[in-house]
Amino acid sequence: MKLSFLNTMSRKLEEFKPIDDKNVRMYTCGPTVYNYAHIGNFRAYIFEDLLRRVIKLNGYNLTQTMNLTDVDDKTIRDSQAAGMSLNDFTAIYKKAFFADIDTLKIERAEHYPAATDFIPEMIDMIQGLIDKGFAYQADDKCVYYSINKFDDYGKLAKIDLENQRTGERVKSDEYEKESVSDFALWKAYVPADGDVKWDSPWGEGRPGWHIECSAMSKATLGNHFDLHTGGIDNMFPHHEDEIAQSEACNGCKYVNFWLHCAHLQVNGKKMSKSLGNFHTINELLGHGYKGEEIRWVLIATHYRVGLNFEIDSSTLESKSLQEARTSIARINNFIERVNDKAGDEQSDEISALCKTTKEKFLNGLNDDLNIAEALGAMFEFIRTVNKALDSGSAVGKEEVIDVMKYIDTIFDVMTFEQKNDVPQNIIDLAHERIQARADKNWGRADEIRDEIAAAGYVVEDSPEGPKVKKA
RNA sequence: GGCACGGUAGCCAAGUGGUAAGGCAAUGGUCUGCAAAACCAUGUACCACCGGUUCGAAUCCGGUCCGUGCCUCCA
Repeated sequence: MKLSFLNTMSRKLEEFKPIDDKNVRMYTCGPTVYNYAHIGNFRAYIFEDLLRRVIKLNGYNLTQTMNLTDVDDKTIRDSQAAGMSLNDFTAIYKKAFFADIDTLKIERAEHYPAATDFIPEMIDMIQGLIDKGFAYQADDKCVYYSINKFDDYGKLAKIDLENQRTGERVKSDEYEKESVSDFALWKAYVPADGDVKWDSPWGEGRPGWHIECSAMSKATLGNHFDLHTGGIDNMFPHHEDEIAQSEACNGCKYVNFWLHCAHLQVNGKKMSKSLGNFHTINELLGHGYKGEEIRWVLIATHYRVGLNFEIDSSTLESKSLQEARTSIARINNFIERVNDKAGDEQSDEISALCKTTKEKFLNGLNDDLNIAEALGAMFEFIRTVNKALDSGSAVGKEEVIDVMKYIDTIFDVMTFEQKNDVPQNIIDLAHERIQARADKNWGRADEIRDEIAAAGYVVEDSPEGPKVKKA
């Protein structure tokens, strides 16, 4: 099927057609760099990585922008607490973010604009909104967006402001805004901001959060682009506010497709500091889990469904990651088996299967990133080829491996080249064991197997002889 | 109160009108000196509940119950 997405704006499945023929432009909301990102944050970035790879697999050129929010209440607050300048402080977490991205094999976007590098663009945009009558400066010197001026406000989140419950967090009497729902475009400087401030036509201060994405998407992708994504929590108010700002300022439609991914939960509960169930990538790596395994857990559940990450938060034993390890091992074992047993001859049946597997795989992904369909196609392929290998019928290595490589352009967890990094002393032991077995000295053979195991390797006997691998 | 998203075998999870993909676990088998690993085989799931539409519904409509998220700066 043709590439299609469930568009949040229409709540319907829509065929994807880029604005500019083969060139796709996508904006993905990135991290606020005030702390190490947690596994829940990365669910969104993995979803965006999947989206990115599927778009490319369909033959499009892609330009992706992911912003780095490096100035806001939290970055200011925590940099002060750390006794560091804002830049030095956020630099730590920017660096950590990119390290984590690499660990999870998330492809790099084309642009990573940092908010502090685009202040003039934001100021221009705010001025534009004031000039057009969509924004005003209040008595508190802050500049606000007047949502009553934008007729379509609420169209994305389907929010009807009349029916909203005013939360505890909004105390209307503290505000000097025309309407409680108006949001800040420019926040006037207050002493608590320390030395974090920029000059503007409205006095010193700093930008609001929403204007950052409107200005940076405009600067890197233009006024009207194809896709905009983020976590479901960003839908309202963040994305709603971006639409209001950009469409009012630029006078044209902002984004064609909006995609939102659901939250990750830990053991069925929302992540929260008080439950202590925040987990970072480094923490999981430290417990021996691999980036590929984390990637698998995050990618293998459909993006619009809640993902339940199972882990014992005190011991870090994770059922989810164990299952990922099993799945990846099954796939890599298959590749190894094909490399060992398949030949040059290919049967018509397997050749046809290779073709239909690729089609089913792509069809699944094109149907709003239906990863379960795609996985089903892959596992059926593995099972059928395994059966052919067992029965001794012709299986062409090259074509089968080619299918797996095609699939791995999406998953990026497979191993095609076996690296033999077994140290010499272990290899020597393995040879000694071969001799012991030839002599039917089973006691010594088992002893050597234990020694090898103690060194962190496993020896597996197969019809082709013993294999030694890292445990 | 408003707006969303879910409830399919022990667990995870596809499937949106023609009586249910796939994975994990479990059980049996092949291989093996023994093991491990690997591979193969085996699953009729009252598709949350009630009513309706239809020749026919997990799938459409109405209602009920349960779970989750958002409702102003949390991916």
